[in-house]
Amino acid sequence: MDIKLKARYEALSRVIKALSHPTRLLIVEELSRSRYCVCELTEMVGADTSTVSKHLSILKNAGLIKDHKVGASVYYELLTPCVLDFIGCIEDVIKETAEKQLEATGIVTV
Amino acid sequence: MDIKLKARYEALSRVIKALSHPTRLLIVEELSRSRYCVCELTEMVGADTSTVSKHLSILKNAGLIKDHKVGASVYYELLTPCVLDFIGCIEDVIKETAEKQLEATGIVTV
DNA sequence: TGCAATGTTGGCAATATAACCAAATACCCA
DNA sequence: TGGGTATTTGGTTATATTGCCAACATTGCA
Repeated sequence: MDIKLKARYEALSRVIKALSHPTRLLIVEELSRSRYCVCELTEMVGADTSTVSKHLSILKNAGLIKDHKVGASVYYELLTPCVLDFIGCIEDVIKETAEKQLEATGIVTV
Repeated sequence: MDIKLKARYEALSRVIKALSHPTRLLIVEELSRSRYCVCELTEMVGADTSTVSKHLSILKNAGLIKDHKVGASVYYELLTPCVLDFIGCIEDVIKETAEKQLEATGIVTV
């Protein structure tokens, strides 16, 4: 395969990989509503602060969010609202899959 | 966190994870243009047939593609064209990130 | 029927992810 | 300045992912 194309797919997959974790999806959706600091997100996620901090750094590294300090706190905000459409698309995929599985059972006809 | 919400994020991340691999992105884009059998995709990808077959089964499992046999061959087709928009969005993210890095060097002003 | 071609599955080794704890850093205020 | 709060980073362990090879299954054809 062409080297340039390969690099493109690798770059794409790096960003998509950043989105492919339940906690990071939650963070992205929350940040689509408002800016939050790490401690607020930690509360929402319900995990160790260090864990949340690492998730945030992965999203930031992927270019999806950015941060700014306010006092001792670090606030994060979403840079790319288009990822929300993406989530909507994936949600449709899941819905269709579920419907097909229901059909397969023969219990209902959609 | 709410159990139902958690399940939703896990379902989303399962599908996104299926997309988060260079080879699988290539396959999705190719399948957006036409149906292909495993041997054709193997050629395009340039990896072992078994490797490609496993990638295809991951995409199929995620509900993104489906297959049908024609003789000894298995053809795959894309079920969800909306993932292409998604790829476009991610491409923008990458572009913006690259521009910012250029700016940071001070070499150019965008 | 026997063989060649097409795919899938199991196994193994290498690598990547993820979560927690502990330690280090940065910042604010008394 | 000293302590407390907020965050990041390093270390460790457990788990998941990936790629190839080998073995097996299916199909078509001579």
